[in-house]
Amino acid sequence: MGILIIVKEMLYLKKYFTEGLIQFTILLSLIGVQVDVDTYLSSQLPPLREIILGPSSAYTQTQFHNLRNTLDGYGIHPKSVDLDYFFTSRRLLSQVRSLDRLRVPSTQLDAWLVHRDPEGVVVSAAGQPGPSIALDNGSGLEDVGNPESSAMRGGGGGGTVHEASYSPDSEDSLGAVAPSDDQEQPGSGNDNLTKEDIDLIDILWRQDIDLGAGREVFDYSSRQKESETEKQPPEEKEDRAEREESWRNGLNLQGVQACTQVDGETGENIPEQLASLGAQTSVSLQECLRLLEATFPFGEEPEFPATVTQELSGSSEEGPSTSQGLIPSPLLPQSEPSLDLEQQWQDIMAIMELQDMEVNSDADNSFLERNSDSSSTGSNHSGVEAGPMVSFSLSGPTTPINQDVSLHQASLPSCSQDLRPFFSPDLENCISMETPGPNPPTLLSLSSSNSSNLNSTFGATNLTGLFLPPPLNGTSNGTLVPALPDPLNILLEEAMLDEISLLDLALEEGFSQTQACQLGEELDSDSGLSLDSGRSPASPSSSETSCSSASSSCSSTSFSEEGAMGYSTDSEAIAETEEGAVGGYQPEHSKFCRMSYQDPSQFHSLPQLEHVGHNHTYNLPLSSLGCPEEDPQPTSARGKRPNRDRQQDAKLQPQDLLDKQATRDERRARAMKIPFSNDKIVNLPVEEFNELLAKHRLSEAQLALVRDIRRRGKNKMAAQNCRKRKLDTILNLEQGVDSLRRDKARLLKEKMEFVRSIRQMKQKVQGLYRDVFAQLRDESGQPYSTSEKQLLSTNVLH
DNA sequence: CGTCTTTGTCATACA
DNA sequence: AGTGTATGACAAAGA
Repeated sequence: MGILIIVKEMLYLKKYFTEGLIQFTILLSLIGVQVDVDTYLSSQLPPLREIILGPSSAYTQTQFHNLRNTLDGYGIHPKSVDLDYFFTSRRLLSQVRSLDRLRVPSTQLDAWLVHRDPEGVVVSAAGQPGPSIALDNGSGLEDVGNPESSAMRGGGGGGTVHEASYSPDSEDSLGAVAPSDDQEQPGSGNDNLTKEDIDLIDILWRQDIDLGAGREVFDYSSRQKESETEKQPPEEKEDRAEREESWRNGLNLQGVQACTQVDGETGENIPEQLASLGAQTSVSLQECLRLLEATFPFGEEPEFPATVTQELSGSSEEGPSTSQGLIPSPLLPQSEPSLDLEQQWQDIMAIMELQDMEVNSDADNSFLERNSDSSSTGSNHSGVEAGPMVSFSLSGPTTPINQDVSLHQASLPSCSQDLRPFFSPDLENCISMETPGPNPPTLLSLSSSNSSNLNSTFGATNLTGLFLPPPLNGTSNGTLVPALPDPLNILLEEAMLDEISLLDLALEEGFSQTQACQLGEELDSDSGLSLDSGRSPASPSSSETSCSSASSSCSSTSFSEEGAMGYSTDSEAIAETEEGAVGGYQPEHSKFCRMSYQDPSQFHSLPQLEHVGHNHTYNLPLSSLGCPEEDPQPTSARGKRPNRDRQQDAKLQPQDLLDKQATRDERRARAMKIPFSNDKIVNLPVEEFNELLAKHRLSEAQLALVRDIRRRGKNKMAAQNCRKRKLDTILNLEQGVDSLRRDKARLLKEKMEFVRSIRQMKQKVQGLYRDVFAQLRDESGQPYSTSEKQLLSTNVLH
């Protein structure tokens, strides 16, 4: 089936990933959420692959201009300057995309069976270890892959796990309890999240990993997986358990640990919850899965956010999961020491947000507290507390949960510890009353215990980090400290919000700038290169034409030369006017003229560029005068002269003034008695230029000078263009940065929204679980006790 | 007087 | 090979 295929496809991605995904998918399917694995794989695979396997290509250069385009792409080299931002953006973007696939289905629970295991083994249907919730992808995956993580509880090995396994085999087998090697019990616990969620989480985390997260995680998971598949020997189990424990301790993520059991037949470590599912349940998970699959074929693309949001909007905002996030996720980033700090931070922020949200919702929280009290094992509570007790009315048709579920054969694990956390007070109450779960089908309220289960389930997904607060997870590991204390979380969240707000501000502020820049750039978009080149030739030509005629007549006048100077002073202007060679050229406007010369319109809009708009007036005067060469004045002086000096210059002899104002080349040309203007020299096309030279019989020295003047003149323009381009580039980069920042802010907001939606979904699922459990009956038709329900829920969720 | 900016120029590489 | 362009570096002029 699809699952099998998926599994195969994803092998190279890392087993843990596959397992986790599959497990989630299955759980989701059970819940009624449609998961589109194919879409996921196709769309997300590349990125995931790259993340996991490493970037396929690294660019040595950061292509700033392409950053935006490549945001969703993967072309930027990890070491590029903007990596930080890039990855963040990309990650967020991926998240958003992933969420798109989420879809809130009409929830349907066909069958859940839990059966009390005579041996006291806890059997969980889809289990999520109440406790074990993967915090980060890597870890989550690991957890999935590693049953040991759940091993903490040592439940009896007897329980057989039934997972609706993703394994191909499982498909065919209906209720069969037979444990398959493929079963990924541990992970299954986390399946409550929709595949989308999982995807999202995975993506995010993988990106984190990409950013620097150690590969160890992956390796670890893979190793575990291998060991699992191989039916690890008991010793290995222990080893793994130890490793895992150490790992969790280090990370504090363990929050959710699945109780692992050893499969009696295979000897595999199986999460207790999962293990419990099994054999004895009247309805096997596999069967349920099959039914679900039939009902919800994979491949359909779920529409997520909108739907979910809408559906959920109606539902109560879940009970605040107690201190913690809803779901402790095994996948939490923290699990990986090497994870990128930024990602962790962001994730933490997200988590914090969730927590806050949860905190706000008080309604169902009471639950958790009660549960914690009831729980025999404090360690387990974390999960309970975390779980948001929310009752939500499922959208639309009441959630179709089969109330017929026969619990006869559900085996309840003996792990009382775990149970408590999972059962919500409500459930407990119900149980104590021994009344069949009277929960209205439509309204499903999950007990805190359920929440914990859910949490664990969700935890499997990468989202867990977002949803679950660390504290919840500590099923067996009460000692483990929640990775993020609430205060810290709050701070983090605030920081995140601040960041967002700042970003927004930046956006708005930057926006004007950016827009201005863009506008300016757009205006002179072609200016980059063409601006000067295009313009200068054209405008000069006009001047030249006018001048050329004059030049011939004026050639004798020494004055004309002055006017030729690129930066004519007032005196020059006067002189020119006197001569009439320059016509309307006004020295006073020299500055203005310089700017206008290049078509000021191109720069006016862009203040930053204004200074760039140098005008190469050096030709202008010449052309205007048309008769440069006349006097061989000393060329010592620099071409330009300040306006201040102009008045003084005006007092000077005209020639002196002209010389002072003339550019070096102009002076040289005059000195050499070049018969035409520098403007012509510089701007005439090669052919015309050659003709001009041919027309005037020039000496070698004159020819050399003319060629140098032409070369320098062109180079000057080139330099100006070059500078302008540089400036444009800088401006573009700035604009790009602003744009990226805006995108980041937007994505962060979206992320927050998605997280909320996911949380709501989770709550919904919890409600479903609770409802189902409430209706469970043992062989004698009696409702299960709270503890039993907790166990069941734990197992199932796991 | 020192610093920064602007501009021109040179040298060099490339097309 | 000649021409034009691009660009880093340098220096002069000016603010």
